[in-house]
Amino acid sequence: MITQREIARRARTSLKTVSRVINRDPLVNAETRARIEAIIGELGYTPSQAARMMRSQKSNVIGFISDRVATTSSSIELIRGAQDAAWKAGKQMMLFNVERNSETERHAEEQLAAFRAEAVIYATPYHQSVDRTATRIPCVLLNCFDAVGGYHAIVPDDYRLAYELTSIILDRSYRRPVFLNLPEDIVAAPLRARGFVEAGAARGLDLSGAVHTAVVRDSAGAPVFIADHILPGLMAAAARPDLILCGQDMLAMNVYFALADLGLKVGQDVGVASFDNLHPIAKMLQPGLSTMALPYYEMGAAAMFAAIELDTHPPGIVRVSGRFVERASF
Amino acid sequence: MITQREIARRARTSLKTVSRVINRDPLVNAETRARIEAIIGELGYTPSQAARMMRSQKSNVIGFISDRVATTSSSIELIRGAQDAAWKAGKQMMLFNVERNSETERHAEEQLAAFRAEAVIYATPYHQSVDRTATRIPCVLLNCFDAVGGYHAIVPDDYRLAYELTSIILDRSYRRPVFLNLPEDIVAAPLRARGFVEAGAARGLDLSGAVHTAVVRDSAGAPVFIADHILPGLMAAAARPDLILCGQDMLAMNVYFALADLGLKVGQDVGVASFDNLHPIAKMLQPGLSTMALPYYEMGAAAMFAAIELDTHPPGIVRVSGRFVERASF
DNA sequence: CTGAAAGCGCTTACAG
DNA sequence: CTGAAAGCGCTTACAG
Repeated sequence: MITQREIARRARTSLKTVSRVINRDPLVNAETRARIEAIIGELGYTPSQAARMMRSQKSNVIGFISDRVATTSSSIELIRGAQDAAWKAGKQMMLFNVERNSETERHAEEQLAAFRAEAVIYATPYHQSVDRTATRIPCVLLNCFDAVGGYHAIVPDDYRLAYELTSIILDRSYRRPVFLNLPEDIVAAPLRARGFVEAGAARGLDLSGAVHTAVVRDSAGAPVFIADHILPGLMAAAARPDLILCGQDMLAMNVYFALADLGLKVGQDVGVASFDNLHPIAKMLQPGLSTMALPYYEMGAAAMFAAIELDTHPPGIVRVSGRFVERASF
Repeated sequence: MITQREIARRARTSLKTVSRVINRDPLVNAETRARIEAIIGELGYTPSQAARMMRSQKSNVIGFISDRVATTSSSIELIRGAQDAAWKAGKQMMLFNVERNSETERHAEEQLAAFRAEAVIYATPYHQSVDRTATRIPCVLLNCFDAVGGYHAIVPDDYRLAYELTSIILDRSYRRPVFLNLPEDIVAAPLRARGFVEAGAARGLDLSGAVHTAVVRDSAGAPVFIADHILPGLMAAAARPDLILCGQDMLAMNVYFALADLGLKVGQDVGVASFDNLHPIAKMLQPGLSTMALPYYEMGAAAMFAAIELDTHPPGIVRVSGRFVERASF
């Protein structure tokens, strides 16, 4: 393995001067610099990160612990955003996909401690509360928050997401929307219900009776979509809903099939709106699903920047808003 | 920061003995060991990975360069499989999501060189040919292969996947299947077409006229599904197809909508089969899509094991078979 | 079973 | 503008 000492020998100069060239110290004679750079290029030399870390007492490593994030395509964007931000900042991101409170999580924390990571981003696949107590490494929470507080956290502003989406819906003259919501123990569910109802109230509409839970759990805790059970009754009413707002795009897909079974055409007989912009479902549905996208990429990037500048900012929760993606479902 | 020297001082022993305890060297007095372990636990000490790498001249790092793999949910499994295998082998996997031949790829290679990675896995989001020449680090190709050869490569056995799926279809008495295939420049397409036709021939059926390309590209190169253009003609024929085999699950979704437009019920009027088992689409379609799953998790794990034992095995292409996931679409 | 010495490949701190 | 010395925190190689 080539070292700076070897390069110095070949360039007939000292180890230290080679180090200066590599670290872009301007105080090097131009000719000497050129000679050294030529040799480095020729030999394909790259300085040892391990030696640098050790001597400089700086790892430049930021950890990213993802609680099963890497299994849904939208939350992958959290990782991409963080990775790109790390690159721009000259940091090395180390990713660990774990299951919460399992051995995998302990392993990740240990590896990050061994690498002397400067900070850690802890991400969850959907907005939820977590309980982080026993970590040695400073932490930024992403898509989750700690009930006790005291952490930096970046989460979607679910209330606002629902308020804005409902406003768009009502501005298009829909007057009898129903909201097929996620289970109430999901953090987003009550926040969105409130946004939905308050956006209605702001336009003189009472939507408080128009919120239904359309996702339940099976015995294993896996989500089961029951739009096909709920919609027949709802759509048979005298004042039939003119739009179905869905708690997530997967539920919207379930709604598409349920409406087809009822002989109703999405976008014509009844509007459908949703949250997520889940790739590739939102686009592949026919008609394409108009939905509120969460800016996962930007959230990941924001978390990385927060992690890098952790000590210079006071902790707090940042709520990010979304972007309406218009297709053809309402 | 705590060091082994500090622990040795507190335990009234030498640095070397502490090192022995940490590295599970059995030649340590039990009492001394207990004393040292107690102090380590108390202080929450973790040995510096940087120092270990440097002194032992062994990084224990395996790189994973993914060419946009981290954007489709099925190929995420490649990453999970590799990560878990690395963990089991006591290796540290370093992941880089890149775009091929871009600056991001060069950055990844440089970082991995700086960390003195022992090997690299290069993964693509679907089976394809790549051109890898200028790398210093030994490499395993995952879901791709090098036309020139000389690399370890792990790829799906597309011919066999199609042969087996077609055999299942024909064994269920379908007699007029059509294959809506991917574009011909996709590596999998001709292999699967051959598997389809040969499985038919093995049962005395000539399927050579039953293969159609149902995915084209727009001006930007993005895939466009055209089942809705192809199916009306096909389904109007006197000898109407009794099953549509789709080149991928997203195309199958397109087919579901096209068949609905024609007033045909999937699973009753006509069967649908596919390749991928794409999460969550295959499961969310109604009826659920019966499809040939690619074992991405296992492929990722196999690539990691190959990367770890790179020099002890001769290079070659490993073709992996799939697993039929039965739902209700045929 | 234990330990003193050397050294991995760099950067730091200092002296010219 | 340049360089000699020290040392980051470990493991290796060796000697008891």
